[in-house]
Amino acid sequence: MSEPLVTRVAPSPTGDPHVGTAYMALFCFALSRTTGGRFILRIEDTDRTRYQADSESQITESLHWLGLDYDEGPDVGGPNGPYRQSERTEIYREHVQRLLDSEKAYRCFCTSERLTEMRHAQRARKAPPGYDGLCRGLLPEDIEAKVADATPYVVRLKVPKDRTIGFIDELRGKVEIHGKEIDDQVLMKSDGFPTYHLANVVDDHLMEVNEVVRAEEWITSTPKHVILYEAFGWDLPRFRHMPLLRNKDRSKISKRKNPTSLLWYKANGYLPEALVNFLALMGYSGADGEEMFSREQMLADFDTKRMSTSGPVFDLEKLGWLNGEYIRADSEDDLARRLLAHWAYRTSTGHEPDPAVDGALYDWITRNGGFESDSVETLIRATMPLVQTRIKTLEEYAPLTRCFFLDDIRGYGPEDLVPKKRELDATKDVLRIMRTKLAGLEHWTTSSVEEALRALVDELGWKPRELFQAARVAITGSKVSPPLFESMELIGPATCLERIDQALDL
RNA sequence: GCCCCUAUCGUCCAGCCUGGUCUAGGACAUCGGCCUUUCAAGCCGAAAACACGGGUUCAAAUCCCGUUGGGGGUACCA
Repeated sequence: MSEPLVTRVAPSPTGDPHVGTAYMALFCFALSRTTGGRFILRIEDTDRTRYQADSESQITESLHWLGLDYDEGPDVGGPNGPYRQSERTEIYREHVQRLLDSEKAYRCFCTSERLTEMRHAQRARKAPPGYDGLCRGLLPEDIEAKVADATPYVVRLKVPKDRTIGFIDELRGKVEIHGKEIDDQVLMKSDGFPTYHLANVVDDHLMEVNEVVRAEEWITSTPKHVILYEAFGWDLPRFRHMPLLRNKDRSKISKRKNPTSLLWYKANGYLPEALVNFLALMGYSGADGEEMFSREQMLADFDTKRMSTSGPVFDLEKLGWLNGEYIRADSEDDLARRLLAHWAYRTSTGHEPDPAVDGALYDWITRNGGFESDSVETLIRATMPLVQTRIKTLEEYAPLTRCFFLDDIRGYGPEDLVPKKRELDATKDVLRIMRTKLAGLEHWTTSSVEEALRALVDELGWKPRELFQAARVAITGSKVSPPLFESMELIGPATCLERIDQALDL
């Protein structure tokens, strides 16, 4: 086992919490946990223009939801805080000054207009784009003068253009890029905020991060960071660039082509265990080829040798299957409680029930005392055996079980009620006989109902599927439903008979 | 364009480091069958891949080179 690894996940609060953040967090978590190190959450909120106020709490909430608990972070504290970059501006300012003093960086007074113009010109003559270094050679007195009259400026990194800068990527091996390919990166913007490159390096060092885990898209900027570490005289951390999650067309995963918000997965009834498991499967393989494993099982035999480098396509279909597996693996009690908690969460986040989908369920819960009510839990619990193998997400429960919660199931037509090659009148005759028979039942249980209906099959000469279709539609309102006899027991004799009467009125 | 990363079934992973055991294994999805009151679940089965070209070697999915494809980067975004 290696030294204790200190890792960090460093999302920007610029929108919904991203599935890529969870992906990085998972591997940071595994790396630090299995080496006895620490895992840090740092909020990189240096881009004031894209900042969104509620984003940070959504990130922390989502990470906790997934069980990817960090040891240090803005909401849990830690020895090397603050963990929000916007609260560390003074630290960056000092470090920039150090770079300026040691001439590893320089002030650049170029306006954005000039830079745009410069790029146009470069493109026009097919030259590689990049800062042309105009301010790199500014005389000290010129700089002083401009500073004195408050000309806005940025601070740029003085990149050595005469040598190769390299680093060892833990996943990919040696990576080298020549200095002339590297732009004189802006380290501090004219608004006084640092850019990612500066803040990231300074914070990683100050927070004692010794293994930088991040997405592949950062590989080409890593040499800039190497230069910074060298300029400060700091030891290099290890770098591990994870593959990028991809859309179906293999481009970097984006919200236009995939649900990327962790909030979306929660709202749509995915289980955190399933999401984490699925993310782990992206670029990682279990020890024995096992596909279903918990966080704990993953940690138990975690091995960086089984991490791969090529960008996996994010396949919602497979996530759905895994989610179904987890739903089926749950105990019926746990699943019932999960559902209730899910609907309570949905309600608390302003979910508007759809009458055609889940309106009946929410109405019924409200009428019966709400999410906390025992009678609600009891009935939900009673439906578990009927639905557990039939839903892949928590959200699929409501549309599947409308017949239990709806007052009036009418809305189907004869084309549903009447089996192929049978007539409406004949079907009604059958239903009438069925009604009489059911009404005479002494006990109303799954088996007594089944016995009665099966006897009818023999008596009337209808095929089982024909007779059960008519009964199913009459009682549940749909040709597709949970198992008929169990459903009838739950719905109860009074309602069942009433619904048969309604079918007879068709 | 330039730089960097990458390449096994449609998709996710094994196998590659340490060449032979690979007529390439598992999973999702697909298709077929069984079970069956619908739909699922479950069980059984089928189809489906080593990007291409050169080397090295008795032997290459595995090692080397090149090509091609895919991705990323090339901002006072992260």
